[in-house]
Amino acid sequence: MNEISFQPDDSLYRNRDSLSEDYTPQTIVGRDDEIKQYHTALQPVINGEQPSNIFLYGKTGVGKTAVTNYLLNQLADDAHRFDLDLSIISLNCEGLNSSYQVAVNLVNRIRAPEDQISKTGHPQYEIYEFLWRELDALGGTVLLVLDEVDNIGESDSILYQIPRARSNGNIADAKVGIIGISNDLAFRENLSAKVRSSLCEKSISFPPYDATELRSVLEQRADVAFHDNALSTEVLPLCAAYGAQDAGDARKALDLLRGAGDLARANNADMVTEDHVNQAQNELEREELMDGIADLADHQQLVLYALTTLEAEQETPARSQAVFERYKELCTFAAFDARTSRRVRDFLADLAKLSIIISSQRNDGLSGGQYRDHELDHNLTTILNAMSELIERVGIHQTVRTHIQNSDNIVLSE
DNA sequence: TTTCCACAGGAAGGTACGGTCT
DNA sequence: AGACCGTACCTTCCTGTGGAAA
Repeated sequence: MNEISFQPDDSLYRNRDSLSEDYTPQTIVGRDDEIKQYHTALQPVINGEQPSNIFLYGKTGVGKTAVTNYLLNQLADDAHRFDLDLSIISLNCEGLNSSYQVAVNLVNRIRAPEDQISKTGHPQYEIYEFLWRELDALGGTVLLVLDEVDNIGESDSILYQIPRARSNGNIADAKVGIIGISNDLAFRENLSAKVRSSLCEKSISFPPYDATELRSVLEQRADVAFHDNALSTEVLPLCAAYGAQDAGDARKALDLLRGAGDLARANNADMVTEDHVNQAQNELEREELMDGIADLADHQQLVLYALTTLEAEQETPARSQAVFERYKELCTFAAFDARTSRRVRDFLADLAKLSIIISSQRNDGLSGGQYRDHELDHNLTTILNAMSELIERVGIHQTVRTHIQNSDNIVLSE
């Protein structure tokens, strides 16, 4: 008979949620300069003047979003206190790769759920018309917070249109300011000249946290999250070290700490230890890879599969050409239409960008010329597991068959 | 110093798709 | 129904490139 029941377990955690990404702490640690600049840049808002456009630059997990939430909460409170009409519209631009899509999403964000517009079909100018109308209807001061705005890439016309909307007579009642948040430090340089001149932005750059700052951040959160003495002494420094390795990424460090806490809880440990952190680190890395691979389209996975079979034969590092040949074989085998070699080179570049494979440029000069070498950046078994769905569909290639048979932790079925 | 290999990867254009508007 | 819209995904074509060999 199964006897299973749930019971609350709060032996380690006091408040686990305070380690999550969307938790805004009471105070922000280690970002004093940035907060000061940001505060100054927001001053016109509270004066009821035309707001400045503000751009934040910095790698992931360096506090851009956290500081923004913290300051804008405060700003909204104070605006209320001084009877100012302030609207804050936030939009995460992840997955939106054009100004058009950003504009559509902004309109929908402002409009009521029953009044949404579709994401395609409208001409560009019409979308902007919708947007101007919605912004004017809001009136007062409107701050548009565009998180991860670098996703729009080259198509940056919205950043040109919004600052000019008022002088072009498209908007009469609202004072609109943009707050752009970018993970890509080069984004600013890549903006078109037209955009750069009309934005007149205040830019604030967020440097990576150093190990000390990272530790203060972790300590602050851990105080809220865990009971006293729930962490052994080396846990926070170790999380901070991993985070510092990852370009001063506080979010990674916090995820890691939570992962370690969860592991300790699952094991009924009375303390989180160094081991839990290391285990959690492996676990997170693996999860990230699995998710990355699962999101790939069929042909991208086939290219990866091709490289995987080459690796199983110890034929790596392999040239793009060799990968392409094996990929074509697999396509025939699986009755897929093969893409061209040019396209496969794009796929390989994508895989390298996702850190699934390592590609390096080689040059053998007059006898060999220039080419690229590719190899897996991860354990063969892990990658095969992550691709199991595709492999089951197209069949197991003979070169990995032995490997699969010799390996007891591959979940593939024939 | 010059030559030249073998690709890398940019540019441009085609096609199909899910949508709107009249 | 048919013109039109923006975009994802491909192909075709072609110029660029770094360094070993001559």
